[in-house]
Amino acid sequence: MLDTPEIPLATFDGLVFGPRSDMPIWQQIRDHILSLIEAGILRPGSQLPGETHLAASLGVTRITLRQALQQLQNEGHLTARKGVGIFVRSPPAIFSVRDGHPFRENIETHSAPITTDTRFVKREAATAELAERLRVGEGVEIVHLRRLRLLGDQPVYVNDKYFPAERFPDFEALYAERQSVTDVFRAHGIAAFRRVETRISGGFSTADEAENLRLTPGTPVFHMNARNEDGNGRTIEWTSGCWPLTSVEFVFGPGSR
Amino acid sequence: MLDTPEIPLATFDGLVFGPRSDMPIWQQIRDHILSLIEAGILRPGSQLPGETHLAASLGVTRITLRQALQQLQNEGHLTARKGVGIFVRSPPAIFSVRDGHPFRENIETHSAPITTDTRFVKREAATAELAERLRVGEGVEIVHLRRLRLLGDQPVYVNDKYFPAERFPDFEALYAERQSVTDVFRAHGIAAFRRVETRISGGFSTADEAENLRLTPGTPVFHMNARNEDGNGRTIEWTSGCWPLTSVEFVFGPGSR
DNA sequence: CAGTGGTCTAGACCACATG
DNA sequence: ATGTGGTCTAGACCACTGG
Repeated sequence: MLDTPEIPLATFDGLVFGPRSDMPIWQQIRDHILSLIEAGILRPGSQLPGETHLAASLGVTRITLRQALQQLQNEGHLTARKGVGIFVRSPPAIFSVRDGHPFRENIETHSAPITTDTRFVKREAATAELAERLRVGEGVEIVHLRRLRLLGDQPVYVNDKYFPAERFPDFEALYAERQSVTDVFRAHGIAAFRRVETRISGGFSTADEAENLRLTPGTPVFHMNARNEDGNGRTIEWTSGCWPLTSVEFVFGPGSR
Repeated sequence: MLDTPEIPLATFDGLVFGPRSDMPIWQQIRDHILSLIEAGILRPGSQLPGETHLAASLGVTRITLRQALQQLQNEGHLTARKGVGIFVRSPPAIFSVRDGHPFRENIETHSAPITTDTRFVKREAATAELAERLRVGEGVEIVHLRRLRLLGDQPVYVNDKYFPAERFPDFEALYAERQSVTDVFRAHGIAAFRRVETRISGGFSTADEAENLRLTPGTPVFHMNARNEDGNGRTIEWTSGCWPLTSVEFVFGPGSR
């Protein structure tokens, strides 16, 4: 962790948990912590006090506190890392992803810059499922690219792209140069291509996805995948991505195509 | 509840929870219950034994059991009703909702018939937000229609539609006759219309949504909304719907429009 | 090694829905 | 009045991470 200021316990004082103020205690705690995040007192990346200390300070059991923390993790505001601590995540804005638009045009409101982190480019043999997606034979060589999109230093989108290696012999070198898939297409003689089908579904983050997005495993997420064809109707890309449920809104429509 | 056979405790026997068989006990319990659901032993609509009995039968604490039940509720397999019991929900199939297609064509796989339940049609004054959605003045009269889609007897989609009342003076009578919004449009001289923009986002179910969909409040859900225009570019409908996260997949693309 | 979050126990009281 | 799920307590041990 590069920047993990620990937040003093006193930050959480000033709460009166009337045992029956008509709302469960854990929910009052959730609301209080959330308000601290939204007020900017708990900044993204900072570390909360340990659960034991925090529970004692709030005058509740650890289990009660954990119920509040759990919900905040599901909502994408906190991330727990075993053996390390609990950190504020809180992407402060909501993405609007418009289908058919470049990623950079998709951010409607944001308070931090968007950056891209290329995790790896490698070659693999196509699994049965992937072979079907790309319309190639099983075991055929494919290029596998993984990228991460960050809002400030908070990852909000992890994306795996697959390409038939045969079509893109120079993928690595070209991508390294410009960091742009569109440019790699162009350099290989593909001027026009289109997104054929986009599927959006919901699920719960795997350990892998959670690690990439810095979420607690099991947090609800969006899954999106799509296929791109060249001008001749041949599949040149299969893409598959994952967002925290509360960080994105998808927009489709005639105006966006 | 019309049909809530209680499931005998013995159904849940046959488990050996080695305290350290490398997976948390609550997760083993979750997997076991899920497998009973998927095997058809726990049928949709049936009621589980009380938490106290079930916990004792499984040889764990109620809290441990509840952790398993909670996850199954988030996943949409179970519904808890306070003071009543826990019921199997489990829509056995996943919807594919293709934008621009009638709802009935959207079901790819299903083991039960799709039905529609019209909850109400009423007239209201437009709130500020709704007025903006429908491009009318605040306080203008609108028609509000709520429908529920069921797979078998399991609700999988709740949908609120709003129409400018001025355009549809005979809405109630016409809708009562055919139960079709398209027919109401047609009867009012609107032959062609189109969906202008579709937005999909994620969230956690409110008490209202949870009641309609028979979910536990707080369960993650999809929210979808869209606007329909007539041939002259005037807004004739604003629609807003809610699905359990795990019961639907959205499909967009040139082929579906 | 010390500190963290993850898991689990054995109780208890409450609000709620139903008969 | 009974049984349900919802909440909460006061402990405990574990696996993991990092210095």
